[in-house]
Amino acid sequence: MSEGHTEVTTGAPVSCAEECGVRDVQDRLGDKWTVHVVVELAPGPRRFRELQRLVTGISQRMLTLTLRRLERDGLVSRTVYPTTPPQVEYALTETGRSMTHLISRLIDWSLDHRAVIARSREEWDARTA
Amino acid sequence: MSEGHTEVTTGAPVSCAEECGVRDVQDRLGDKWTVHVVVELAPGPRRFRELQRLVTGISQRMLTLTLRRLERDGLVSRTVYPTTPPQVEYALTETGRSMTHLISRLIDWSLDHRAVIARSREEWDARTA
DNA sequence: CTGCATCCAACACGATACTG
DNA sequence: CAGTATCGTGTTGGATGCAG
Repeated sequence: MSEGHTEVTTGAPVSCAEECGVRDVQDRLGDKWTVHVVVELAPGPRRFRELQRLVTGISQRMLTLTLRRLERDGLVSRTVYPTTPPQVEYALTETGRSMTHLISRLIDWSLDHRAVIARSREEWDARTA
Repeated sequence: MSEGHTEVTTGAPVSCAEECGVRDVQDRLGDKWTVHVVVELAPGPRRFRELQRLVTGISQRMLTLTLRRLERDGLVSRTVYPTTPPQVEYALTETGRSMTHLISRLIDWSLDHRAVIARSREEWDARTA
């Protein structure tokens, strides 16, 4: 926790970004599937197979890994019902639900700027081609 | 835009997350340095060397790559002053500044939950060790 | 000072096969 | 159904050297 700066002059208050734990969140939000899984868990608890069907394209392996990481971070709870065949239910925890708000912002910003960004990329690519 | 769901019941409105462009933002926010660079650019324009000093640990290569990507997306502008030695100034564009708000949310959430998450990880690691 | 090119290690992810 | 184990691959990022 180096002292450094604590705010910026752009209207958006930004605290220390060096090693204050932002990386932790980035590691979750940055990977390929976490956001999608959380979105599918937002409406309510889901079973493993259910999730795999909802999150298009995810492999069994990656679904397992993603859920384990979320579980480890306390964002998702895992409940096993000792039936036959086994049945496991995943649900967002309190902390996990608070993340859906963040993800909403993320998606909103995406939607708001995707056109401008796409256009900028095209122009840049044309200019440098 | 597959039909699917359009909102969740958790209070946080989440639109389609499958392939509606969230990935684009994730690709920016997910990498190792973008967030840090944007934070350092938030207070005002910076030169290349300046940025490299401010963003602790970044290599010359990654700073260049990060800035190029941001430039391509129209989030950062690059101004060359034909002096000797050359001098290049980077600054956030309008769109880029709008992203600082998003990043603020990110950092806020990180700070708010880093303790709980860290604790959860320790417990999980101890439980599974 | 600014920036590109190259080599190289680490890791994320996908495909597949196998278990309780 | 709900996982685990293994292998192969692409990408990311760090180190280094060179150039305008």
